[in-house]
Amino acid sequence: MKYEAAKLKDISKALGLSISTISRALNDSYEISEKTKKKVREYAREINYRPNPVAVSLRDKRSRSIGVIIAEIANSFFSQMINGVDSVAHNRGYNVIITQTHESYHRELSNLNFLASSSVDGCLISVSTETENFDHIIHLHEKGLPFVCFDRIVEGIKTHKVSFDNFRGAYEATNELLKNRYKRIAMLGNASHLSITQERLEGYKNALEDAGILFDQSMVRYCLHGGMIYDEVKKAVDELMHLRKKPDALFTASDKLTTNIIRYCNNRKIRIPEKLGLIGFSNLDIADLLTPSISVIRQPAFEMGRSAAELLIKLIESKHPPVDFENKVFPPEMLIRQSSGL
Amino acid sequence: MKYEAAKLKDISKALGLSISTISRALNDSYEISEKTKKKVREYAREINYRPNPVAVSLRDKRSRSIGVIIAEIANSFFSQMINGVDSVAHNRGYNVIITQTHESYHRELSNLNFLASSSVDGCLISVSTETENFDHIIHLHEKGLPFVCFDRIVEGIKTHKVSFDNFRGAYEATNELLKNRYKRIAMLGNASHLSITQERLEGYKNALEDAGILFDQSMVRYCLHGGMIYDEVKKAVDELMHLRKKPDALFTASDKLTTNIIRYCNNRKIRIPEKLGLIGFSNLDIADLLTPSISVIRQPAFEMGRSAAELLIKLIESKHPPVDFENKVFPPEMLIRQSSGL
DNA sequence: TTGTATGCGTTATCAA
DNA sequence: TTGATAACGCATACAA
Repeated sequence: MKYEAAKLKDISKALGLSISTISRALNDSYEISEKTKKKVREYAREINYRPNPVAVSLRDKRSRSIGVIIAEIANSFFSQMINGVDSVAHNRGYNVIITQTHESYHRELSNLNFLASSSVDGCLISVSTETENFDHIIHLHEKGLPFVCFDRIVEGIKTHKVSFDNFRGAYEATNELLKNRYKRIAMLGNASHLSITQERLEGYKNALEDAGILFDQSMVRYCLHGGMIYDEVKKAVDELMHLRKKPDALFTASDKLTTNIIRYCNNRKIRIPEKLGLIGFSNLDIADLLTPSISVIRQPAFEMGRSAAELLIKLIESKHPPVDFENKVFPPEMLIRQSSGL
Repeated sequence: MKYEAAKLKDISKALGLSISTISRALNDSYEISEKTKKKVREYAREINYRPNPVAVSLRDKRSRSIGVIIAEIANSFFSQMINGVDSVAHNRGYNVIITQTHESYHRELSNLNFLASSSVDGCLISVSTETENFDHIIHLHEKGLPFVCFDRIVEGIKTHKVSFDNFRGAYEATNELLKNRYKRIAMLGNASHLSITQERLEGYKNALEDAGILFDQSMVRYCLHGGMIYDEVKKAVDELMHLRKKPDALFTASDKLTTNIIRYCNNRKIRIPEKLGLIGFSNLDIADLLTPSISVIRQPAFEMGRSAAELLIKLIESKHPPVDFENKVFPPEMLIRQSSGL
């Protein structure tokens, strides 16, 4: 026995009225008498009738669902951001389909095709670290599929963007370390071609510059997988630690980098903040429980998700293509704790 | 300009063949000549044709999507479990729609209605802590909507279940504390009516009993929101700590309870494990980075998700209702670290 | 080997 | 005020 939801035909048969009358009655059409409406509505409630969304989608050529492409659900930033998306989408009657790239370009491509062919009405996307070519996105966008980029921004696409003030976050983080008299501050970044990595690098550079410290390329290392793979992080830090002029502090430019650095220091018995000052991007809600407690740059992930979803739905529901595009930039929340200073 | 995917009619017009010929050619029907097939396939690839899944759903009365109802995405156990679901679902060509209850019965109800009316082919559900009455689930199940229960099991529903050996996890956890000579072990549990809470309570009780320790009801406290709300946890532990015979160790029976207890002890400057031994359920992948490192009972969330998704898809795709139902019980993984012993 | 007609559930247009 | 019909895109039974 397969699940069969109630349909118009059922009501039609039961009440001896035509299907179109039922449809109009339920849609509160002015052409239908109050008496009929009442009768229809009552019976509909009784058998728990709901319009079949698949049929409505086919007819309306819209599915009332939006696709989300992110790197990883099991990441505090993304899961909080999804909560934000979820909260507005469900309020507005949209379905959310979440897909993960696990930072793979290949998976991003197939997820995007999957979503496009699933007739989502629009897409929220934060590109994978591996993605260097955005043609697949731009192509679909030009064909009329609404997109909103968030977090990791796609260059060359004319649409709304929800981003984070990476420059300021990195600047203030680096500055915090400088204030606490660290002298040789290294940076560990995500894949270097990502917009967010470049912006964070600039913030880091500028803070050093403003403090009169010469920027040293060898103090910067990148992890293509954004810190997901411990060995990659280990290799990068090992290199830094074997420099003739070792760093005395570290600025980590992603969530997973931050936690994996802590793991590294634990393994190597490197004392934070005495031997190595640390401040990094993180949305983990237990960063305060680590010893030492970790100073972090927190991104307002929930609000970013809300905002991105709102913009996307606005895009989807607008009759005409918008003339100009918003670029919402969210400010960092600095949570200064023990790891960044003595 | 709205996004319009290629359809059969486009190919039909371009090649001067009927729609049904195109359809059959693409479905590799024996009735179509190789020459035609080739021509059709080539053109289809060229314009990147993909069958419109909405039309297919309407016709086939199946949407190739499954619904997932969980408490919270931003929870390590659930996000890992979703990864498991995701990995099999996408392999089998199923769409995953995730909804969160935030532990509210009301939201569970509306999510379930939403999913059912969205024509999902089946549902994976872990009920909210608030849910004490399962009629909404049983009702839909009886009407033929396939369900698989996981983690928090629904009683009175005849279907596959994917669960965790809560008894053993709790038993071994309590036992670990006993081995380390803690004498007064308290338990902090999730909502008391949940199956998992009862099972964990039994494991805890039995371990005490086997050690010849009298079970004391006042040493057990429940948090209706599963530890989500700090103040609720605080209140519960405060009560325990003001008992005449205070506990010297604590077994926490959920992820969020474990982290919030650590927060409590930090705030109150209660030293773990000296003043209070601690072991708890947790799937956080940085439990080893806390100081002291936290001993945990880990649930194989990813595998549970995989398993649940496989069972659900099997249910969906089987012609006949299964004669008997599987009850997959996953064993605990005990990660003994510093918090549970001196 | 290919084309025509039908139905999936809904709503809008036209007719009565 | 209500009913019949067409259309959304696809797959299939039936015709040719």
